[in-house]
This record gives sequence, structure tokens and C-alpha cells, in this order.
Amino acid sequence: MTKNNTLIALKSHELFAKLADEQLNLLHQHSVLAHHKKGYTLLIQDEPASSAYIILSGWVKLFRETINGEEYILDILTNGHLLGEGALFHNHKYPYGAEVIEDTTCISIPLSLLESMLKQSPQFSTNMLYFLAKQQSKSEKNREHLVIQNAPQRIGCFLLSLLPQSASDGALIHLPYDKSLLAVRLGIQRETLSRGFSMMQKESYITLHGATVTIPNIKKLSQYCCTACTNPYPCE
Amino acid sequence: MTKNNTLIALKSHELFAKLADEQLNLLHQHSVLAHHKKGYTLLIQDEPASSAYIILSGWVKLFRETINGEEYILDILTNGHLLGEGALFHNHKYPYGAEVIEDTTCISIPLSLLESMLKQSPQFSTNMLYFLAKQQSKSEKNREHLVIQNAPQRIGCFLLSLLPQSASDGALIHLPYDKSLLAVRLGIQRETLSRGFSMMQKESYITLHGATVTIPNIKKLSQYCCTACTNPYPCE
DNA sequence: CGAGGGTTTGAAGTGCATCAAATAGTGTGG
DNA sequence: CCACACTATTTGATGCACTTCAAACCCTCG
Repeated sequence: MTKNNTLIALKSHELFAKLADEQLNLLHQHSVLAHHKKGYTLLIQDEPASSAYIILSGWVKLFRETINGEEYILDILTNGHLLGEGALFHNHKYPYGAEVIEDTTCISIPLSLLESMLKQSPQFSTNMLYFLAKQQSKSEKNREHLVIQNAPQRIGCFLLSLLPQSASDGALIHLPYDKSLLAVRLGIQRETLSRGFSMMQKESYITLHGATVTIPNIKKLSQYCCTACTNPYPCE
Repeated sequence: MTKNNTLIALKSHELFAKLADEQLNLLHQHSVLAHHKKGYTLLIQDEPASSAYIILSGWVKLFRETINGEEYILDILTNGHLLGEGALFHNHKYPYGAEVIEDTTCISIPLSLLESMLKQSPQFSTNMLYFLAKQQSKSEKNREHLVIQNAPQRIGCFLLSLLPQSASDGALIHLPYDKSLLAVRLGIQRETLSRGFSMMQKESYITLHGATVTIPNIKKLSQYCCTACTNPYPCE
């Protein structure tokens, strides 16, 4: 949890892969490690932006406010995820708000530095291009899921996305945050989430105890969730 | 409709803005103008990719096939839109299929050329970054609409997106393609689209004759459609 | 005129939302 | 360690939006 970890975290992020040591050091020098408690507001939508953040631990939700005051959730992020970089291409304003939902450690990186690196480092430019392309494909997938999958399928798909690639049948999953938050994330009501879980238990796609889920047969679950989808399991 | 128009179309695309004449000429030399009839398959999903295309006229649908053979529509494109460029960041394979749905004129541009320009031209790199960022924001908006808006609201939102910025009350819109295709594009059934239209007529948000829509009061319609949304009208 | 696709209308079913209430789980102060 | 308050989650009952299935209508074009 020292300044040294910052360098390691930076190095291991795809956005900074293959960069010259010189540039990594520059990033390292200008980066600040910070801890934030649950409830802390990290980014304010449409406010002038100064930093991007890489999450080292904890959970952060990205959201936008609707005109009549409701909240729309774009994504919920954790270890290794980047946020706030969108401001680089959005008039230096954050395109979404961000709130800490589980105590979070993160690195803040000045956007001005990223901007100058974009101009000077072709490697970084390329990384950013691939990063944006990947994000877009993820966003398209999310949209597809909304159109194609019903509620329980979306839940199952989300569970599968929590599995490491190496997971085998019987794998344990600990839900990373509140079920009510998960419901919003999936675009359904808490009650629907609850009923979805219990239906999937009855059909023995999963077993559920509190916030712990086991998947006895990954193939069976993925067949239920992914058949209607354009991406076979594993989805991403 | 000569080779000269190709140059003009290239110059006016945001992706090629501010490029040196030298590069524009290179693009121009390697670009090919083509006409395709309705039904023509322009791109095949997951096939090795050779070209990107800019549409000059007509309509093209982008789609992906689900595992059980259904079709999911990503977008429907027309004048000025670019397609196929995603292959640059997707192992040189097209991330979607594309089919001509109204006779189309388009320019094909070799991906290899774009790729070398990405490496050599910082301006082009920057353009591409902004282009991808914009596409992503569009994709996020589409997703939001699916979560937040009901069917008639999505229909109204789509109609509003067809209006030029300069449009005033009473503006005429000619639906660009089949209502059944529009339904798929909006993620609803044809019947639901039809009922949505007739409801909006009854509430005098619009009037409808065949494929021609008039919007007597833009503000009224946008209040109905956009209040639940995080983006005020005009949406994009 | 008649065939065939596109579109609308009607009737019934389904999935999810909503509202209401019960239950389980968590943290606090005694 | 327990009692209490408070929140998260589940369960039940009902309603609405959209889908599905079926049939009619409408338009265009040979």
C-alpha cells in the first residue's frame, strides 16, 4: 500500500502497457494514492475534470442523473478499472458522476498528463485506441443483453462474468455488493432479482446462501443464459 | 457521382478532418466508389476484414447473429456514416455483419491504409480517438434509452433524432425504412410500434400518414420522451 | 384483378413492475 | 449477550406494458 504499489498498478494496466520506463516514471511521479470511504463522491457529472482514477480495491458506481432526478447506473467498477478518462474527449468534463459504494483505494492521475502523453507517445495513443474500442464493445454487449435476455438470464450472465476463466463446476461466488444495487445495475427491480435467484435455484442452475452463490454446472447455466446471445460463453 | 465526389466526401468526414493534403490524396487514390443493391451483403461477421466503408447514400443495417440463429440489430446507417472500421481493433475481423437495405452508394477504404495512417499521422490518431469516444457515448445513450424509456418514448426519441437541428414545429419526416425494421432497431415488436404510433397520434404528439410523420409541437414531444432521460433534447 | 408483402387491429398470455407486508439480517446501546 | 431499531431481502397479490398469435386490411406491382 506504499507508493511503490502505485508503480506496479500502473504498469499492469493495459492502458500503460509497453510504455517506456521514462513515461511510467513520469506517471508514477504525478500519481497520488488515495483512500475513500463508502459514500464519497469521486466525480461530479459535467463538472470540469482534473483527474482520472484507477481503482486498486473497493467498488465505485458510475451514474448519470435524469432530468426528473432519477439515477441511471452506467457501470459498477472495481480492481483495475479506470474511470474519469472520458473527460479527455468530452470537453474536459466528466460524462458521469461516480460514488464510492465500498471503501476504495485508488490512484489519481492528472488528465493533463494523460493528454500530453497522448500527443507525445504513439504507443500510449495506440493503447488508448484499443482501450476505447474495448469499452465500446463492452457497452454494445450490455445493450444487446438488455434487448435479448430476460431478467433471470441477465442475472445468470452477470454471475458467469464474476467467474475467473479458470473456474470449474462448483465454483463459489461472493456477490460483490448489495442485491438492491445489483438489481439497478442489471436494469431490474430488487423483487425481480430476488425472484430470479429463487427460480434459478429451483431449476438448480445455482444455489444461494445470503450473498454466496455456487454454480454446480457452468455449462448448464451458460446454456440457459447465452443461447439467445450473439456471444458464446465466456462473454468477455 | 464521379471520382471527384469521393474526395469531397472523404474531406468532409470527421475522421479525416484537418489531414494534410498529401494524406487525403493517398486516401483518395486507394478509395473505390461502389453501388450496391438492396439485399447485398457488405460485411460478414467475424470474417477477415479488408475495407471500411463510408456511406454516401442509401441505408445499411449492422447486425450480429445469436447462437440460435436470430438477428440482433446494432444500428442502421446512412449518409456520412462509417462502418467496418471496428475490425482495426478486433483482430482484423468485422465485429458485425452489414446488409444493404436500400440501394447504397459507398466508398471503400482499405483497412491497411487506415492502419498505416494510424501509425504515421498523429492527427489521424487523434481523430480516431475522438471518433471512438463519440461512438461509445452514442452506444451508452442507446443503452440508457432501453432501460429508462418505454416503447412510445423510444419511438418519439427516434423521430426527434431524425429532425435537423434547424427544424421547427410542423416539420415533416419521412420514415427512412420499413416500420418492421424500425421496430427491430428500437428493440420492440412491429405491433408495438404500430400501437405506439397510434397512441401518439391520439395524444397529438404526432400525425402519421403512411411513412410520413409530422411533429406539430417539438417541445411537447420532447417533454414526453426526454423527461425520463439523462440527456435533454436535442439528444445528440 | 389478384398475389404477396407490409401494416394494423383484436384477443389472450407473459414478464416484470408496483404496492404491501412479512421476514431475515445487522448494528447499537444497555 | 440480549433487546431494539433499522435496513436489506423475500414473498404475495395485483396491474400494466409488451409480446404472441390470429386475422383483417391495405398497398403495390405484375
